[in-house]
Amino acid sequence: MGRRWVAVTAKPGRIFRTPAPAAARALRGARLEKAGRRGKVLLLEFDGGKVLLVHLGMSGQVLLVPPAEHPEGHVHLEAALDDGRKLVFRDPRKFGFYRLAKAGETDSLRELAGIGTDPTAPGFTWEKFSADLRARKGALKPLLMDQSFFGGIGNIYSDEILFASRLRPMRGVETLTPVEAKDLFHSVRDVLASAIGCGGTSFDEAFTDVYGKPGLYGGRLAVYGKQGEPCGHCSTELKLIRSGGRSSVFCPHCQK
DNA sequence: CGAGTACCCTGTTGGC
DNA sequence: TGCCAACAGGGTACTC
Repeated sequence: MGRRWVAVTAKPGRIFRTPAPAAARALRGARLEKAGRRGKVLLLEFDGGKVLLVHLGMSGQVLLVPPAEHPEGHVHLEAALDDGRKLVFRDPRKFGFYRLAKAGETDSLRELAGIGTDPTAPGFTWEKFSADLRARKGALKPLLMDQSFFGGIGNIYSDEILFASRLRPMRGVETLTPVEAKDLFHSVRDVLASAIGCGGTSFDEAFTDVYGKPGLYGGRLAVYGKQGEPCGHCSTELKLIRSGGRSSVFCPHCQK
């Protein structure tokens, strides 16, 4: 934070939603003043009213490394900092994106339009959650992953949240009792807080913080990726279902 | 309009 | 052992 980007290179490609060369030119000499987030989108705010939007997709990574280090493969953006270090943005599968915007226009960008309440922010209250729930219908799983419902939850944590609240992925929102709804609310907060506290979930060396350190939540996953294994609570075999091209794992005994 | 599906992309994994 | 198909994932665009 507060570092100036003294040299910037951006590799043109589909992943850049604004022309890469222009973005690199605009960011050269800019000072990073604030790093924020809206849902899964990172917002890097620079002096001069420039904002860089970064979505890491599923394989995106940002690394802070010494200048002599050259992380391998699929580097899309690289910035030399005025303290001698280097920021490297990678994304092998290119499901993410980069966009350079002006500070004033971020609210009108389609990348940020309709991203719901952040479930880790103070604005995420029981009152808000229960009101939002009542306005929806359909299965819980796609709802949790719907970025307009709340921003930032993907496949891993939606499965874990549903297990923690003992609700099945395909359970209809409109069938929840008040007690179940409240359970769900607390599970959203608890699961996310504990996952963030662990530094997230790392499947391999690509899921790390900027220093290359992996997250430790993987060891605490209850259901995600564990189809066929016994449930940690009741030993029933965990089942996998597929819906809308996305997989969900749940315990047929614990989750109703 | 809602639900379902194909596509984008590439590294990893499982089956033959 | 080696090759190739299948799969994973978020978001969008499309069809039924």
